[in-house]
Formats: sequence, C-alpha cells, structure tokens
Amino acid sequence: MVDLKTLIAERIYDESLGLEAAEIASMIEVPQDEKMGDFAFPCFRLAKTLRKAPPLIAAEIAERISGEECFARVQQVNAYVNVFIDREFVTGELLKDILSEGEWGGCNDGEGKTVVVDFSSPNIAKPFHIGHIRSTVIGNAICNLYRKTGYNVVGVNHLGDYGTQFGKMIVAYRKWGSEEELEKEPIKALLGYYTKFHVEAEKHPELNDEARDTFVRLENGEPEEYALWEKFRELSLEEFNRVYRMLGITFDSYAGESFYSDKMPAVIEELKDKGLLVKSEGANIVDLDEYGLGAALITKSDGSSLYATRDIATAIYRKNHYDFYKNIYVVASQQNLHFKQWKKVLELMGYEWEKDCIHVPFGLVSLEEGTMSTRHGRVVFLEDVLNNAVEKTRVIMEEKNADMPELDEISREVGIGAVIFQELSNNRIKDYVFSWDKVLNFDGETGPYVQYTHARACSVLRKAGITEEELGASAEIKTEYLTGESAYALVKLLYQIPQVITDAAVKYEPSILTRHLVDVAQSFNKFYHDEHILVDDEEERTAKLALVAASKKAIRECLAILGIKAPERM
RNA sequence: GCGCCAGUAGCUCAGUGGAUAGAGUGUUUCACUCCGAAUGAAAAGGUCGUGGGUUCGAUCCCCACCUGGCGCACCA
Repeated sequence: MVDLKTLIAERIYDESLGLEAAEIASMIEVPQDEKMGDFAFPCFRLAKTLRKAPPLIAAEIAERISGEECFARVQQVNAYVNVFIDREFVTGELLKDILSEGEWGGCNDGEGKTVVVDFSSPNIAKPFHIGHIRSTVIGNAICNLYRKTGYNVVGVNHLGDYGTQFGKMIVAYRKWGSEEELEKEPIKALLGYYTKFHVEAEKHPELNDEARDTFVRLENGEPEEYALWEKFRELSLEEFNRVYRMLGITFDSYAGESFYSDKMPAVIEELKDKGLLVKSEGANIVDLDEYGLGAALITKSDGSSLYATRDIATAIYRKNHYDFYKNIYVVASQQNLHFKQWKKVLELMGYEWEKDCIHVPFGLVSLEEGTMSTRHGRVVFLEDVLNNAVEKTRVIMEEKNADMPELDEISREVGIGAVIFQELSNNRIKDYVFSWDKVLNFDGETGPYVQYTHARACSVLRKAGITEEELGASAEIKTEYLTGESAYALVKLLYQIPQVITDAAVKYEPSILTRHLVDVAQSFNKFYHDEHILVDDEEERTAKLALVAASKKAIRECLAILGIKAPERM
C-alpha cells in the first residue's frame, strides 16, 4: 500500500522550502477534526526560512499541489495546508491489498534477523499468580508483533529454576514431605515445604547450613539431589503449562537459570581478566559508582554467584547461539537498576552488542488489600481469573445464545480473550490495582466488544452467503458506494493498521495495537448502524460486503497478534 | 537521602511542540417489526499536579517543587 504521508510530502516538496521530502512527511499530521481534511501540513516552521507569513505560505503550497489526481481537495486554513484524499482511491487501494490472499498487516522489515524475547520466566515451585500475567501476555504479543514484521523470533521462558532455595526445598521435602502430596498439587506442596523451612529455620538455624550443603551437592550433580530437583522442576512446569495452554502461549526455549549454572565461572574469569572485578566487603563487585549505578554484585562473600552474573552469562550465550539482532527482556520495572547495571557491565566488557539488549519494563500489579504476598495469602491465581472469566462468559452466552453448539470452546475464547485484552489495553509502564469487576466487565472497550464486532461481521457475510475469499476474487469493487462518512472513517483506520503494527513493535508497546483495534471496532459498529449493508442493488451490496470482509480479516489478524481468538459467533 | 517512573473528566485510561485536549465507565435520556442491543446516538463532566523557563505556539521540552509507586550489596 502507498504510504499516504509520503505521497503528500512528495507533492509538497520543493527545493525552495529547504526541507527534504522525508522531513515534510514527518511534519504532516492528522487533524483532530476531520472537517479539516485527512492530512494537514502546518507551515509555521517555514516562516523563518521563507520570510513570509505562514498563512501565505500555506496558500501557495495549496495552490501548487491542488489538482493532483489522488487529492479530492486541497485547501488553506490559516497556517495549514489541508489535504482531502480521494476517497475512492484510498478505498480501492485498501480493499485490493487486504482482501488478497494470505495474512495481512505485516511487512518484511526483519527479514533474516533474529529477535530473542525473554518473557514470563516464573520461579519454579511458586504459584503462577496475577502478577505473572504481565510479562507472559505482553511478551507473547511482542513476539507476535516481531513475527508479523518479518523477524525470526525466539521466545524464551527463562525459568527461575536454580539457587539456594532449591537446597532448602530438598531439605524440607526430605524432612516433612511426601510423594503423594507432591504429585497431587506440586506447587502448593512445594510452597508449603519452602514456607515451613523458613519457620523451622528461625528456631533451628543449622537447617540453613544443611540447605547450603544440599545445594552444593546439587551443583556437583549428586544423583539423589539432582533427581529431586529435576522432579520439582518437571512437576512445576506441568502446572505452568496448564496456564500457558489456556492462554495459547508457547515457547521456543525453556533454558532457565539452571541451564547457565555451568557457564558462570567463565564469566567471572573474564571479568577478572578484564580488570573489572573488585573485592568489597568480602564480595566481588564491578564498581559502577562513576556512572551513578552503584555496585554490581558478581559473587557473594561465600563465593557463590548471583542474578547479575547469570544474566551476563545468558546474554553472552544468546549472542553466540542466536546472533540476535535484538535481545529483549520483558521484566518488571522494579528491576530497572539491575538491567542498567547489567548493560553497563557488558559495555565495560567490550561487547558492543550491549546496545541491542533491551529491557522492556512494565508496572506493578497490586491488590486492593495491598501488594501481593503469597506468604500472607494476599494473592490471586491467574488460573482462577481465567476460569472465572470463562464461567462468566458461559453464563452470558447461555442467556443470549442458548442453542450455540460450541458453547464450551467459545466461552473459553471469549473469557480468556477478555483477560488478555484487558492486560494489553494500557501502557505497560502503568501500575494497576487488580479488580475482579474490571476483568469481568465485557462492555465498552473490551476484548469481547472487539470479538463481538468480528462475530457480527461474520454474521453479515453468512447471511449474504458470500465469503472473504469470494469477495477478494470478485473482479471489481465499486468503491463509489463506500465514500460515506462512516464507511470512509473505517477505511482510514484499516489503512493505518500496518503502520500501527510497526509502531507497536518498535516501541515494544502492544497497547498501541489494542487501542487502535478498539477504534476499528467502534468505527465498524458505527458503519453498521449508519448504513444498511444487505441492500438489493448488487454492486452496492458487494462493495459494502467487501468492506465488511476487510474489517473482519483485519480484526482477526490483529487479535491474533495480541494472542486472542476471533470466534465466528458468540 | 539519592535515582527511576507516574500524575489528564467522579472512576479507569488514550493522546500530541500546533487548529475547539479525546475514549470507555458511571449518571440522565433516546433507538430493537429493521443485516447480532456484548450495539449505536445524545446530554453532562477539564486549573492536563503546582510554579517558573524555552518557543510564533507547551498538557507535551527544560528546571524546581508537591503527591504516589518502585529501587538503592551478598534474594531474583
């Protein structure tokens, strides 16, 4: 599809303006009031170079470029050149493009480049709660955005499956655990052992030594400890996978912390060789004071390694293994400092690809009662949220559409879609307070609203007895039937989608797409109300159905990027 | 104390160096004999946290302050 801003900029361009066409394109804006045109070019900045009043400049430009065939009208209002694009031209371009075969909305920016996305990454043996939804769902959407823009994407679940906590867990399991308990509800059981260990260790500090020894045995690969650890990991992963299956999320790699455990000594050696490691209070650090980043702890005073060390090893491994174009970490904003330190250390180590490592932070989820705390019982499990949303959908559907054959499947798609959509609606950096009322609200700017719009479009096509493919193949669409206000407003929003997808990918911000999708749905519903689609005149009906089919396809493809299904009825 | 982030309608949030700052929700109305009412339309609702500065123009950029969140060495 032609980029309309570029097209206009090329027409406006003139040597005397002292601006490149690309600069002009970046200055072109979309007026808030559509009566002011589809695009506007403000001339304030030109006043200095041309030594003329802005309205005068605008008038001259408007005069010069009007009459171009793809412009319906060009007018000067104050300092602006307002351009009205020929509606039939835009509509024709859009329908041709969107209804051709295959996917739509992507581009090939990323051809031959690999993007690694580290997301979800829960700790083994801890419950998967509502706080985990953010990294999981945002990360998945970012993966899809990059796939759509042509990149080869590797989604990594960097499991928290290592550390002294496993020494504690093994000790606790041996003392108070049982196999039946563990098999029945692994996470609950493991969490119980872990909590009990801490209670007991208060009274019997020697337990901590035992745990440390046990972890050392695990690190040395002692068969008994290793087998237990492996079992804990496997059982936990099974539970996580239940949630991932509900969300429809998969990973390309589960290489977690344990995977890098043997790669850390080399990192420590390297830091030593490069003269970056400094002894401080018995520990080894990299001093980042001069950069205002304090000290990065590399090894504890007992010699064992830490988070930062593992992340350095991980980055080096990923560079060598994937030769990434970008290495993205979807991790809470609480870890901003950690990631700044980590990037600085990589830079000091001489790795210029450090600039391709990107921390994508997001805000905190809390509960009305306060911040989440598993130990204090202040926790909402993600699985419960999803199940409740599905259940609520089922109740609504039974009221509205009792005879629906695929009730179960559709309830799942809509209920879970509602939760995902909600999560991807706001800027990821914002903190929010979890609220049942909010996730279970299906009116207004919600996932079910968008899905409903899609189902409605499907319903019209069904009634008309025509498919998307047939409309795509039909020889000619008479775009003159699609020039009404609401039809054209919808066309414009659909036209912007590829650009919106690219923008969302570049900014690592799925909410940009979510918001736009709501606009598309609103615009479609307005079109649906304003105009009768299934009219008798065949040419008019076909043209309108083509726009319906295009909307349907666009909504489906965008929902897919967000990780949400688009049922044909609901 | 220092650093980072946020502050926009009653509530939840978009937005942008430019024309009259927008949605949803809630409130009050209206529209199903009509392609799906999980919908659409209308009304009402604003000191864009405060004060300076830069600019032809600032809600947006810079500085200070206020409020809230997060972080600041042996957890991750």
